[in-house]
Amino acid sequence: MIKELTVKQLAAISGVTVRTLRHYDEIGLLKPARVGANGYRYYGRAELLRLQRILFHRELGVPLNEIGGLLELEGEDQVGVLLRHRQKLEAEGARLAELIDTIDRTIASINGETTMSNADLYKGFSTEKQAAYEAWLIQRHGEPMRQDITRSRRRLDASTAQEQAAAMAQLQQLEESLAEACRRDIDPASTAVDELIARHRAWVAMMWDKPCPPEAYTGLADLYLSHPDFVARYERIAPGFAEYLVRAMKIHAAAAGFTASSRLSPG
Amino acid sequence: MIKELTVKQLAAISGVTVRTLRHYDEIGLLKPARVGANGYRYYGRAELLRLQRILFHRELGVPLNEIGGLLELEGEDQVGVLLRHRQKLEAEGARLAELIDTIDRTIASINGETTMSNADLYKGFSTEKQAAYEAWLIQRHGEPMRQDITRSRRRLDASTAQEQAAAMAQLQQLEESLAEACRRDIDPASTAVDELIARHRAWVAMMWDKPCPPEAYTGLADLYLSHPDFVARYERIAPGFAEYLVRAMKIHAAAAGFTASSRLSPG
DNA sequence: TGTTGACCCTCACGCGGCGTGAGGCTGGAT
DNA sequence: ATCCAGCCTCACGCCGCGTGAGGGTCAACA
Repeated sequence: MIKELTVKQLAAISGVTVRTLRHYDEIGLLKPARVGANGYRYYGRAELLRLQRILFHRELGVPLNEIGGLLELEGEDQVGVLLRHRQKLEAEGARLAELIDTIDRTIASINGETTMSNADLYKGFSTEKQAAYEAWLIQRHGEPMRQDITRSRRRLDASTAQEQAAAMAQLQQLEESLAEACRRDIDPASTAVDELIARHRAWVAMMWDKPCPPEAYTGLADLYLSHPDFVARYERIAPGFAEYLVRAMKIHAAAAGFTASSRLSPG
Repeated sequence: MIKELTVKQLAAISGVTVRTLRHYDEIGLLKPARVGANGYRYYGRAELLRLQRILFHRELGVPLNEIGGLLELEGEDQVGVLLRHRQKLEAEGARLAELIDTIDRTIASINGETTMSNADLYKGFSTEKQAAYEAWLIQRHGEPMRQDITRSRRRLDASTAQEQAAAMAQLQQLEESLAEACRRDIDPASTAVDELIARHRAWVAMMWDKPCPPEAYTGLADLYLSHPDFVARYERIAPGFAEYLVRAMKIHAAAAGFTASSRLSPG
């Protein structure tokens, strides 16, 4: 009924470019109904329909090489594919929401600048509580720790809001990754988790502006466990996450302590 | 304080690959603090901080070549950039939500198959209303239209649920694009709008399984305007969209009629 | 002292989904 | 006969790296 369509015509009514049609021909996704002796491509109704289904899936973000197979599938399978794809889209949506959240917090941090920087860095904990944590750390680790804290503070106030925001975003990402590992019940002694923990330790070291030796890291883990605020914060991210995190931190510290001492005094 | 870092070390604590660091060096986004006589890259604290800010923006989806400039900006500008980026993310999120919606409707359509196909194709209008529209069309266009409708129906029932879903998705996209043009108050006689309308006409032609001559297209526009259901449907998409769409359709039909007749009888 | 083995380097191609020419036919209207 | 629009086939470019190949370097252990 509908006459033959040239590339340009098909492109016009389907909203893609001519190049796209040629590309789809190249990769075998959409072949013309007929190719003239002059090499011209001619498309019919069937091709238009197929193209529309292709564009449907492309819109959903399915890679072209998968679309080919998809179009052959029927009924149940199709639904399965769509459902799986739906999940991907939802995950992507959740990620976007998180990013937007991050931006909002960053902007707030930039606006609040000096007044918020410290409070923000301890992530919503009140200043009195901060003092309490610092007192605890000093009591446990002695006078040198007091100096470290003072130094860290000074550096913190000197750093720009953007640097702080970036650092915080990093921490959050790390925590989220670790929480995911926790939810999936991945062994905290596994290499994957250990790598994340190593990054966490490096983050802490950067905050302190000095290396974070295994003992100090273990101490930090203890701090997390012994203060309900921290526990609550981590439990809010995922149930059981506080214990999981602490366990992973201690496992890592133990391994790091071993390799460090074995390096210093072999045997 | 924190000693120099090799590529691998920086990669480990920042969570990127070594290749990525080299790439950032190549494109001048993150240069090492120092390059040894042996060609080794060494990074310091400043580079770690810069890298974290880079990764922060990368996470947000900012292309690398823009990040370079971004890092130089300060205060207000930064906020502006972040806000603009926030908008992009929100738009992307809205798009994802739409896609998910499309999938849901597609699945519903596949599951409902024969029972839903017809009703679905007229997009939620009841069967009685459909009959009314068809009666209206027949009354206006005479007996041939009845045959067209019957034929169209038969073909419709024969087509697969996926084809129908794809066609519907296409229609929705077109309508959304046109609605956006309406919101932005773009001249319905402009080429951009005309291209969209041309695709709309092609879509209609595909549905009818026969060409849609300008007069028929004008008739369809009249149908849209004279039935409150259509008007309501379009007004729900965007205020003033019903009139806008009809106007664009008639402008297109007039132009198409002219070129068609001028082709048939020149002068 | 030499030998591992883990690291480091520089090319350089590949991917996905086309955009964007260059350079050259073809087809229909004048 | 001439024009121009439309068709064709290469073939390189983009982005953000992954993934080798092929070869130097460094620290630790025998």
